[in-house]
Amino acid sequence: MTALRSYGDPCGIARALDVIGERWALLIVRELLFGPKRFTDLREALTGVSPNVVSQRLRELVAAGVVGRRKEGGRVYELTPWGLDLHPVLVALGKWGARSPARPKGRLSADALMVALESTFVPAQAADLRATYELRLGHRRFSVEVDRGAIAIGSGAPRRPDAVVATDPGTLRRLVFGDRRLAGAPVDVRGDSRLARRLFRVFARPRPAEA
Amino acid sequence: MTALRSYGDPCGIARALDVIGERWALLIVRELLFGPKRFTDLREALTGVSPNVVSQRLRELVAAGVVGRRKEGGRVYELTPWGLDLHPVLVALGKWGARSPARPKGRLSADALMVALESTFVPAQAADLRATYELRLGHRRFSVEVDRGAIAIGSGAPRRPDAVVATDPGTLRRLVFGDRRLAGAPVDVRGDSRLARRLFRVFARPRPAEA
DNA sequence: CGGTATCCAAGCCGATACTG
DNA sequence: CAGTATCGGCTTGGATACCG
Repeated sequence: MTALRSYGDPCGIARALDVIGERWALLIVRELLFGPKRFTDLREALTGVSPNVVSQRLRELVAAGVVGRRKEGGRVYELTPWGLDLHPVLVALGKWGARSPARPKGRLSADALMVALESTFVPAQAADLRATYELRLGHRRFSVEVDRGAIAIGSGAPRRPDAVVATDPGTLRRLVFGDRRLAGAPVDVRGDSRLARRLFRVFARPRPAEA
Repeated sequence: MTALRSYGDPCGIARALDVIGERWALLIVRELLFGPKRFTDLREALTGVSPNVVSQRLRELVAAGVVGRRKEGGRVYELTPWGLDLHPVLVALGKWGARSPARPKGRLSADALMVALESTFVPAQAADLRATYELRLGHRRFSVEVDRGAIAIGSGAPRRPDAVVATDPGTLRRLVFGDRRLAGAPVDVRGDSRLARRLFRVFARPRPAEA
């Protein structure tokens, strides 16, 4: 029952930080960007966080109007419209952070990877591409629509994907940001595999800012 | 000599937070957006922060490559190119935070106000406006250039401003976001006062997200 | 001016245990 | 499944005092 501490600063940035500046808060928001999740899903996506802390952050975010709770076969948490407006902010922040010289090793959550794709999408590299993809990462399904310079990622499988890529976040990450060879990778590609390979090239590998 | 704690998450957002997620860090960046500052300037702009914390944050930000230190008649801190790339992120975050239902009362720093202007600028409301302003807030000088749908704010006075507005941050804030009457306000307007008044109308008053 | 030293309180981590 | 309760240990933040 902690009263959340405020900067007491009327600036918009400070007020934003009053709401989403506490530790783990923004990562919880990240995990909710593409759809509702349960408490347990959040816990396992955010490795190393105590249930205690998740619980408190959720309470604060709900109180602030960023997150809502619903009952849908158990409780689920989801972003409010205002919370959803953090999406572009997180994409921009992720784009900036991807250039950090520090590179922690660890697992990437499926949702974090999706934000990373949005952050690194290069419109010019997709100027002549128009395709719909289904990404399967574990039990999660995402739709990725590339439409000549624009990208839209949503949760849930698209109706008629041109290609389906099934793998795990780590492998997809490598295929997009690292070594792009498909051979031998634990990936299952169906549909138009040329288009699938094309997808891996519309994202830029972030270049670290020089120290 | 604290090793900064990391989320240990390779996601760009988490890596960004590793660098600028600690308390006060982003507000220090905000204060440096429009130019270098001294330790003491930072202390007084950020009301309620201990010198202790400013010192530690600066050390961390310097170590991370966000801030640089120079000697220029005393030490000054300034954003590195990478740090400067946080500018659009902060503008977006400020835009979001300005809609928070919570409204702390307190003083607005001059730099915070400048970011607020950028955050709330409405291109459509300036479609037919082209003017250069000088804003004087205490001893600080800023240039504001509005060029038909675009705004650019810089520190330091412009060469040939169309209008000069001298006041304090609180008053300017009211003139822009609140009651726009000039009468009786502690403001000194010189040059084209019609253009000056016009400036107050190219920004939107943020509407709070419904709780 | 530009910080460091010290101390205290609060918060987070991590584990574990427990409940509706 | 979805959390709350509690506890120890440690880390941070906040306040004040102080020093080159």
